[in-house]
Amino acid sequence: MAKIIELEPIKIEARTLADRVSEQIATAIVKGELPPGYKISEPELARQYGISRGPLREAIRRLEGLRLLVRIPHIGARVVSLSTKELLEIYYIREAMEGMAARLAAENMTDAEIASLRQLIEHHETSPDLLENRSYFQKEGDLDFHYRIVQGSKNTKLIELLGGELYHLVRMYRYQFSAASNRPRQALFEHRNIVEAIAQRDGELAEILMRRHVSNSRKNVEQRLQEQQLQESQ
Amino acid sequence: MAKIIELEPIKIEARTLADRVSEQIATAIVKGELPPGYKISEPELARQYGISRGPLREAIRRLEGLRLLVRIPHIGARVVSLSTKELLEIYYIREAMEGMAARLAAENMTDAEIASLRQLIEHHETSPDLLENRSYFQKEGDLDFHYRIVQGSKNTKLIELLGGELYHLVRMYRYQFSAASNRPRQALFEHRNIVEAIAQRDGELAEILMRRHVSNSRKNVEQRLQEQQLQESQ
DNA sequence: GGACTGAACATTGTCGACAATCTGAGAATG
DNA sequence: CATTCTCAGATTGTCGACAATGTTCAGTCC
Repeated sequence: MAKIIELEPIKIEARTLADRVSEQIATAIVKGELPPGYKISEPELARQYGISRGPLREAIRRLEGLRLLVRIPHIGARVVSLSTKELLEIYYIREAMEGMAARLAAENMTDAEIASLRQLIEHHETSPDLLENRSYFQKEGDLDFHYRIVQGSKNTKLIELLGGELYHLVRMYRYQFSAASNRPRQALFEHRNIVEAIAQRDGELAEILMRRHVSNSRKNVEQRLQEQQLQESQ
Repeated sequence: MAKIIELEPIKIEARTLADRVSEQIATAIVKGELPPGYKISEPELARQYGISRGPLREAIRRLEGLRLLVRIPHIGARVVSLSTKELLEIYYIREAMEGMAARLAAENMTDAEIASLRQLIEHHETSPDLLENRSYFQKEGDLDFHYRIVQGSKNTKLIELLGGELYHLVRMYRYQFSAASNRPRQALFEHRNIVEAIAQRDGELAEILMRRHVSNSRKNVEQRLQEQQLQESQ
């Protein structure tokens, strides 16, 4: 009998300085440690991370490609600053892409994945502190749900796009405005329905429900932004 | 009365070596001059463009962010090689995003833009060599149409995503497989209908028609790929 | 003959120095 | 007093050299 060789997982450790630093900077941006509009000082950041400017500049170029930094030649790089307009624009994109993700997930998720997803929802529903203390659901639970459906689409390009730059921006916004759903019951209800549509392998319905869900989130944010503006102008 | 100052357009000329080279490499990749899977040799490319490895490496990092290159630490960068699976994945993403673009275009395009778009279609329809010699329509006319609708959405993030990395990949594929629509009449007809829906400001219909249009293209490509595979296996 | 070893070579990663450009404070000018 | 000019300081852009890692291929051993 042939002996089964357990392959070493590809050693991810062997990464270059630029790779590690670009990742660190990305998290720092998402968490707001590097606030939007912040001017990147190459010498300072290089000193801070203990590397030279070479790899740091490569990291900056990469983050520029991921649209987390905006660079102007001979002037410098700044952390992107999302206008509310752009924030809402992202919701429209998510509506389209996550809708498609839900449709594909209904076709391609395994039964085990669906079961696990159901479990996640049930966990959310029965978690005692949930409906009062909304922090977990707001911060990560919601993202977790969406992330799993995107993964379930099995469309690698879609996963890259949504899981990469777009979600960076969404998460950045959440930290930045410390704003998340103030309608957790409703959102949870919508999540449940989406999962059921997927479980029934009804891609068309799953897409419609997901689009409504994202659209509702957008309207919610839109409304809160308006209220905020009103308050500020007083 | 305050005098209106016409601002100089920001001088794009003042770009850095890395910026220019990354753009040149991007075009080279899209046009197939750097074929998929091609191993990037830093010394050779640097010599070729007459720059040192520093800026070149920055350019590589940027292209990595735009997903035109795949890099493995300590080994090197290669031009992305689209599998047919990934090609079809991109069609699903386009179906969702361009559908949304059409919906938004119906809401946001100016009358002038719509008129111009109509003119484009009419030009395609009446162009004498069109239906026989399909090259123009295949190569640029179709892209032009889609590009204008994406622009018409007025959603800058959507424009960035579709106009940037995604279209690079699509155009790359067209050069690569030298494959374009072999159903120009049908495609043109669908274009016409989409424009009319936009002209009537019927976003919902525009979205449906655009989604069908992209979906039909996908099915067409899918079928041709199958035929090609059959032929090769003989 | 085929598989392993290891040393030479080539390539990628990192660094520090220098050149080009921008910024801002203060002097000169009206 | 406001505006423009100038120049020094700081920052970004570029380069060439060196270190670290991968690759290749001749030589050796089984």
